[in-house]
Amino acid sequence: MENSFPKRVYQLVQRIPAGRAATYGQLAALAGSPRASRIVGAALAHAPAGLPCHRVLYRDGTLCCDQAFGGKEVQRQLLEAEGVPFLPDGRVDLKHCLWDPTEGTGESL
DNA sequence: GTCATGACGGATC
DNA sequence: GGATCCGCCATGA
Repeated sequence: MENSFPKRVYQLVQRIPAGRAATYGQLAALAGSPRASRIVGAALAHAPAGLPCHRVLYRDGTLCCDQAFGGKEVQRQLLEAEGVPFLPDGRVDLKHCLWDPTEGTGESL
């Protein structure tokens, strides 16, 4: 299949549930290249509408630049609206909202 | 086929 | 602890 790298990234981003957040490196690893974190960002830059790319953050939980899908403020509002905890530092609390790829792959609760 | 770039990540100063 | 630099990997010209 021509499931190119960015193509996999789109699939992964769509699998991120509300109230959770993932990092570029994480998506890159799930896509097959743990070092291609920048490729993930480049892919999201080309990502079509409907993709919850606002759930993708930096390793530290910081939001990307303003050029991202509209603005950091918008991203923060969207995440807060989904239940993502924010730190007083202005970052996302990845410690408590980091997306677990096993949640939806087949974990039997 | 090769060169340069890019929404990152980690190491170093 | 914060800022800066380099490295990595896939895509585009």
